[in-house]
Amino acid sequence: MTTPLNATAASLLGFLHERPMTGWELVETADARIGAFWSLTRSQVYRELAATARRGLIQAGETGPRHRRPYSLTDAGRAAFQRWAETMPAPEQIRYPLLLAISFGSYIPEETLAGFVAAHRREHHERLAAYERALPDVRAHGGPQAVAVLDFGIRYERAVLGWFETLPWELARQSL
Amino acid sequence: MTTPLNATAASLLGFLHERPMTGWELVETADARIGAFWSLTRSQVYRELAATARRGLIQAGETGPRHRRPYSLTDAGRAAFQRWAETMPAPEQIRYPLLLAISFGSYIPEETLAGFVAAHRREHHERLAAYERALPDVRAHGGPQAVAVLDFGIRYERAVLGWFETLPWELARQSL
DNA sequence: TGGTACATGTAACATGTTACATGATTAG
DNA sequence: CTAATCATGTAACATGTTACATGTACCA
Repeated sequence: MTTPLNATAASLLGFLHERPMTGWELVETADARIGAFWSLTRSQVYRELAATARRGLIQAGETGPRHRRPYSLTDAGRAAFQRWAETMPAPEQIRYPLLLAISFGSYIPEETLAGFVAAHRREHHERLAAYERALPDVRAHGGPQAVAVLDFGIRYERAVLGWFETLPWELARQSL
Repeated sequence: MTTPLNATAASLLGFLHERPMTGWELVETADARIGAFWSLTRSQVYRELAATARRGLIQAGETGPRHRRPYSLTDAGRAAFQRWAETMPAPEQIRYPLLLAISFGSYIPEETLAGFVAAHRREHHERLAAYERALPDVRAHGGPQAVAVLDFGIRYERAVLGWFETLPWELARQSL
């Protein structure tokens, strides 16, 4: 029995359904399309690509200019992806160090915490704005899946910003 | 220059501000109080405890019944925690495999995806209910920090549930 | 000709997961 | 007396991060 794909490898195979891509392109694509909820680093991609090729799920094409090495999906890769697609996705994992800081807030100076909150709030504000700017284009050129996923991001950011609003002023004095 | 604490070690030191605790108690406490946004496993806790003790940030007390080995914070540990508390928390990380499945939804059967969505929706529904049940008690006996953090969870779960509501039935099998 | 973006990869390390191994105490 | 819960730990492995090393092609 072949070991099942991990989600990271599956995401690479997912993108390769569209067309053969190089490691570089996969990093860019993944960052743009799933980076908000499934990040991967360059190192990881090249390592996973090598491992996945060794398993015969993808195969490298000819090296092009600038050492471009496009990988394409094999039939075995398509089948492995399908097996991944049949298994219930694990629950989401959230790691939010700011919430850790707030949890231990009684041991942290108020102004320090307020500064953290202010910085994070700004960041989320920007992310929401970026998502909203992207929406028309995704609606026009992306599939319903891309729209749904972007909508998740927008709702998430709005929820977080709404939460920031309600933080007791001792926790969040500075404004936007 | 001593290497700075990682957030996991910091969380253990955070709890040890309250009272000395054993690894077991730390796992339980962390799971209950920060588990929703900062999970840690038993293995990690025992390993981190050993490493943190080696650095002199905590120290083991006498082994009690059932091999209980309570750790308490040292002055160095308190100082290390304070240094951690001064550094800007990193942005949150979200890993949501369901969104991955939806992203690649055009290669996944509609009923399969619908099943995933239904299961996850149920799960989030339960989590929201649990958080809401916990709220009165936290308001009564927890600090404003605990309330803020629980409120984050509630708002997050509501946002996710709201998003589930808007997912189109046809969510799958459009392009390809 | 010099800087920037493209492009691939490795090494070392840090963090997180799963399985295994062992035993003590308590409640029924 | 026996099952559940409490309790600690290690080993092996998987995943994720950071720093390093190398070189190409384009364009201003």
